[in-house]
Amino acid sequence: MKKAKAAKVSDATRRHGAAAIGGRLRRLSERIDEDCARIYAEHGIRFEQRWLGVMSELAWAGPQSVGDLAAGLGISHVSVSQTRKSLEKAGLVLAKTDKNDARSQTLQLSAEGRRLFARLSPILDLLKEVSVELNAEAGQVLEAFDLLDGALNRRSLYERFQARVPNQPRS
Amino acid sequence: MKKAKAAKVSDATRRHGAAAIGGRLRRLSERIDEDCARIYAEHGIRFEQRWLGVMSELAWAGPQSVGDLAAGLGISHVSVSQTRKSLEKAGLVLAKTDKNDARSQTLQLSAEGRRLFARLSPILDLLKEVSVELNAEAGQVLEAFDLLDGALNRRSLYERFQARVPNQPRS
DNA sequence: GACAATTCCGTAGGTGCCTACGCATATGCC
DNA sequence: GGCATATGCGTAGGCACCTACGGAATTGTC
Repeated sequence: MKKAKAAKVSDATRRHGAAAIGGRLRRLSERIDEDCARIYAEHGIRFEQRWLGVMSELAWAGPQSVGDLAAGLGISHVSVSQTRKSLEKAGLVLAKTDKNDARSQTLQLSAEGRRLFARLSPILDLLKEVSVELNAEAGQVLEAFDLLDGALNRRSLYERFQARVPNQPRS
Repeated sequence: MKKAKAAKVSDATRRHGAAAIGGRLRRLSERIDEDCARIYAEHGIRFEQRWLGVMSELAWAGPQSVGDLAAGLGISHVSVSQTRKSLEKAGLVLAKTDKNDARSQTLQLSAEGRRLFARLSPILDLLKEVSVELNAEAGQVLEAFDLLDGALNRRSLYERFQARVPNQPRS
């Protein structure tokens, strides 16, 4: 049943540098998320990959609002909001309106959420070991991500491109 | 207990190695694709990022079937099929049934498709330069991707995980 | 206290990929 | 030739993000 999705690195990918990196990263991410999902399932743990960030933040840093979670995780509040809905439905997270600000929802793990996360922890630890292994095998690839992230934060792809355009097409 | 504030790359991401890499790569890819889309649009070129692989392959390697494209690009035939529909609708690609196999569709660029790709080429060239710049700035990140890709091809995340599981997964 | 501007969060809808499945054609084997 | 199996491709629906927009509550200004 394993089918070795065989992500061969296509010539097209190589041919078009920056424009093709996006798709490539996406495919890598899908491969990783898919394997993680399979691991959770095979250990009898009903856990969705997208829950990881929010649950981990709540477990580690305690109850927080949607906006705080989004800021802490570096994703949009919309994504947190959707994850929240799914987590509430699964009974893993409780939400209550903030005392001082009726717009704001404070989220926290339910007892069941804490139990699930505790069961998950040894798996996450092993996955962490795997990432160390991969990092060693793939030339410090995690640091390379950090560097790329940082480089794009300093100056976006768009800005770097603009700097190379001979004469502005329109501005 | 601890207070963590204003982490560029979230602590959650760092905490859970492999399980969190997926989301991280996805966000990077979205950032890149988005900037590319913006660049095309600002140059008055109506071009969708997902077209790149298929058009590039057709331009470079000539008419091919859906399956050949999928294999060449390392993506699913479904994705190629969807892209094809979009490209046909935009008038950039023509499809005809294979002479020897009525199941198979041969795709090729239309005249308009070739024109569009020609207009796009200088932009792609600049993006390639940008990728070289980023690669230098981010510690040979492209090679790191290749290495990670290769490492996962040799042995998937799932297999690496299994090798570390102490006992049988579930009862 | 009134009212505009701001902030928090939710819904709607999009993106580019994916798996599961099914249909039609092709191929292998007797 | 007939029939099971394999293959090419399409549709349906999922995933984990996103932007755009809007409603409701808070804050700032007078």
